Amino acid sequence: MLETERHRIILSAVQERPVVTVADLCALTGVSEATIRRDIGQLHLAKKLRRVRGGAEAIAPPQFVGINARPFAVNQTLHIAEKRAIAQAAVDLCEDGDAIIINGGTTTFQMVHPLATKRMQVFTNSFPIAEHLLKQSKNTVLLPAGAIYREQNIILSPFDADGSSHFYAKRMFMGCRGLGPLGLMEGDPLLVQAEQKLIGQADELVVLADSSKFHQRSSLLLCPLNRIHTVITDDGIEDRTASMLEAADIRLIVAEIAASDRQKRAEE
Amino acid sequence: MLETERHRIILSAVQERPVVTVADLCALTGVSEATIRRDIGQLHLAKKLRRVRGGAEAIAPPQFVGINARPFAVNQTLHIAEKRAIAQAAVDLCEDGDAIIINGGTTTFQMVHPLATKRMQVFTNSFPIAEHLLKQSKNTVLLPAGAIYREQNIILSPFDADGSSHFYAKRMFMGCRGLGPLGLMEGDPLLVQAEQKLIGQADELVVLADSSKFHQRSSLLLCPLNRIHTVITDDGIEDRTASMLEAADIRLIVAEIAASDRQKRAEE
DNA sequence: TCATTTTCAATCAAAAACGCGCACAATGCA
DNA sequence: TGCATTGTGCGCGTTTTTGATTGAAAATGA
Repeated sequence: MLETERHRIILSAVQERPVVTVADLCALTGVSEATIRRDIGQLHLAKKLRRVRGGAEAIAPPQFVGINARPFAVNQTLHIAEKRAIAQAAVDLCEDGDAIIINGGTTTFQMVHPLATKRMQVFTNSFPIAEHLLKQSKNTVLLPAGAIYREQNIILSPFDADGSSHFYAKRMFMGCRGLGPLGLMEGDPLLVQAEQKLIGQADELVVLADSSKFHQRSSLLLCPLNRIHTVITDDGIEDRTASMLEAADIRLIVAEIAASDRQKRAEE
Repeated sequence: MLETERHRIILSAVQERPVVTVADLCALTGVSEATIRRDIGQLHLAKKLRRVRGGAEAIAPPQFVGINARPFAVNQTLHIAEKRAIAQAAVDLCEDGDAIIINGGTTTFQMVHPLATKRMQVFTNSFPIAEHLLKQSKNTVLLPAGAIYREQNIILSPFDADGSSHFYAKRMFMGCRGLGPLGLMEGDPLLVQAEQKLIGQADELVVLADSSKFHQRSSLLLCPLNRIHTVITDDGIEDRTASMLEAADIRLIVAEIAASDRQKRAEE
């Protein structure tokens, strides 16, 4: 058993399980405890894992920081004022009783707050959105089948056939990574899959994109512009971008940022 | 039991309820009160929870207000010691990597704590179970499609075709309203629907039923006894009931109630 | 208020985990 | 082949953790 081989096994085991004991690793590699301890020591110094008494654990256990804190804490604060205003404008399009689809994302997540007082039928592939609406509102919440992907925080079925096929809605709301002349772009292949399953289940496709999104580019083209019916953005949008959207026959809604949020935007 | 493993379980338990007692955590982890106190002290210093007299509480006061005053809460405390022991025994049947199905219910919910340190594939129609496992463990979590029913706290599709058809598991764990010579009985038609969708997706059907369930009757018969492979219960089970189960060729597992929890049972 | 019960903190002994040194085997290099 | 280097396992003393005990402190109830 080579040293690097062991290291690979140890790292693999640590990733898989929340914790591994020294004895576990002995059994797994067939070497003595002393060697395992030495290995753990090395890997600890190399910051590949955290050494704990009795064994080792993965560095930065996800449940204590990432997911649990706030959904997508990183992106959450970026352009928050714009996102909030855009989300508000999006919810303003709806009324009680409507059936809508909300695709997961940090922008669309902001819709949960204005939705708290509504009573609608909300289909979403976002676990945090579902959780929030369930706890904080009286909306009917519907989910697609699938596995919960922790990083993206969405529910996605590995099977094409599964999913949302029975749910049709008046509108589908989605965010994106970028929005350009070519169409809607997304950064994560998983998100592309999730979104493509949902597009077509609604009469109207509404894209929520703060004005910074018009300068973002990505390699994954989700759909062309003409699939989009409505874009909601903030007043940072440039005239030529607005022209481009109008040329594609897209309804453009420019959301007013709440006065109390203006300072926040300035701070960024 | 590794220290970090304990910490995980403690945090898991603290999330679920507003407060957990030292005795609760003893029962859950199988260590002494002194150790639990030390652990709580550490986690308190690390600001992972708040130490209170008699136990610990979550650091972030639960945000859910009136709405999610879960119907769970009522049943949650009933026969809690038995349920916990039974759930522990259920999880003991599993090992990392297994694919299992967990049907929603208060008994099965208790499985989340021992599951906190596992790494399995868990398919569940229970939103609270999914939520907890997502936040507190590294298990893969899979969901069926459907609407979230608030009262029962489960996800159920109004369409027969939808659902879990692609997920097969080694074992399915479920609770019930009652268990008698006729078979498995449930109290809520919605639960019957949900459970019938899942039965048959697993090699082995494991029923978690504390001994009080053997005296419950209900009008809704879910399935006959011969569909059940294993029953896990507590030592309150009567001999003639045990005989009945064995006559039906059911494996019977009697879970040991943790010593520190015995008093609780006496109180009820 | 006081007695009783419950919970907590301190202490200590046993057990487990750890680190160190050394011997030995394996490997690489001249 | 001879030699150096590295990796590995074992023994033993040290450190850490754990559970039981005991007395103090806090809560409870009359």
